[in-house]
Amino acid sequence: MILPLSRLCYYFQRHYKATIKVGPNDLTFSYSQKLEGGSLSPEAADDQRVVEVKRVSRDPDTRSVSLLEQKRKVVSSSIDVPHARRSEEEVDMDKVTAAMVLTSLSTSPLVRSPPVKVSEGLSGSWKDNGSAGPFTPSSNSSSGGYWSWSAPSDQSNPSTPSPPLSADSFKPFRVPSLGGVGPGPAGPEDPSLDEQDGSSLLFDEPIPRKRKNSMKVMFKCLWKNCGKVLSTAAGIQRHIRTIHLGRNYDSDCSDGEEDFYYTEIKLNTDSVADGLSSLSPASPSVLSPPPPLPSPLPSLNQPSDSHRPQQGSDVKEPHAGGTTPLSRSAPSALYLIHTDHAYQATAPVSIPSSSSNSNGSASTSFTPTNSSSFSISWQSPPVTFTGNTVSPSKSQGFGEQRSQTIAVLSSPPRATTALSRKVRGEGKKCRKVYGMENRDMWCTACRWKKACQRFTD
DNA sequence: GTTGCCGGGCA
DNA sequence: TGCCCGGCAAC
Repeated sequence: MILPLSRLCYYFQRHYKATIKVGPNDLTFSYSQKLEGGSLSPEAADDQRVVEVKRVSRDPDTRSVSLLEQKRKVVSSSIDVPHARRSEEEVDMDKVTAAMVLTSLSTSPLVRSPPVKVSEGLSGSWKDNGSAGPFTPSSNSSSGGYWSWSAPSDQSNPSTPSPPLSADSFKPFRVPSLGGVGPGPAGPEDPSLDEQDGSSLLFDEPIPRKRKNSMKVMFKCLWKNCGKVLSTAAGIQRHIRTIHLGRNYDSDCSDGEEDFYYTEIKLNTDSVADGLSSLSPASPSVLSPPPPLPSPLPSLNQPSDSHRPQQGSDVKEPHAGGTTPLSRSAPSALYLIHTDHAYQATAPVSIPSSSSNSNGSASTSFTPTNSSSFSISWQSPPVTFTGNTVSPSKSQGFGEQRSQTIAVLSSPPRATTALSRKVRGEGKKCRKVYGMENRDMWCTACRWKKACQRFTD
């Protein structure tokens, strides 16, 4: 998740009274309760002095301030974002972010801290640069107990382009833009590096958290009439960059503008078994259901990145902006119902490629993979399936049993029948047909005292 | 009692 | 994952 740095800082300030000091060759984080008026360690006192200098005097002779100015100049010259977003504190955020990285590594307030994600470029730069990165030796500013970026301040930013901005859009700008300052490594902007889950690069917490809470993070494009959802920040950034901003994919001078055009959504995959979550990036109960009619409304988009990032994010988008990637492999996710026993399902049903409800996306329609056939388990987890299902007439062999299954899925699980088990089948079963003496002729399911596989009702 | 099959244990 | 079985509920 991309947490606005302001919120992050606020959080740390609030809960940890943390002191973060960017030194010449190191970065120090301490918990010294640096409250105003309190007694401070010499180091913290020094921090405070620096901060005070920065805040009060703005003396151009102050080293930290001058460096700050210099840095800001570099940033503003290479980043083309609305000026309203640039403030002194924001420029300084890189350092603070680095401190956050350290903090998360050393303390990992995993339980309390909100999910944090530093932009890949930033974290990667820190990782690679070590102390010799953009943080030059003279960088000696601190933002200990005084950092005061608050989320409301950035939310009140009115001068934004058409895509709606969320608080999450307040993100640290990419360090590569500051490349002129330090001997930055070749590529935090490298797509391959971006492909890694940036949140796990340094911040270990999001991944365990996600797993722990069964949360899956997706990134949704906020561009008007788009709403594309991808599973990686890199993918969505690339999408925005190429589709909406009209820039080259490999243009490495990312100014971070695309950060403003996507937001992050959390998908609770709790109710879906792991097997399903591995196949589907999103639970249909969280995301918008497929539209009943082919409509390019943005909110009706489906998760389209059910494959690996390089696939989902590299999908060539033949149509820009308004067209929705409606059927891009999403149906497989939508219609995949977890089954834990193969025999519990009848013959696999291949879902017709979802071009059936989207006439404009034939080229990007779901390509049948091995996951195109799916099984439905009677024990399917509580998947609230409210979208329009595949019409039985369109799915070959969608028999009565399957319709019943869909009906069950459409409603609260087992709520309608109030039965904890499947209604007993009325047809002949292996046991009845072959008898106990021919038990070896039974279907395996019958042999295992499972729902008969051969004579389904 | 018989039958279907869910849930869980075991290798 | 495949195999098996206890036990429950419908019949």
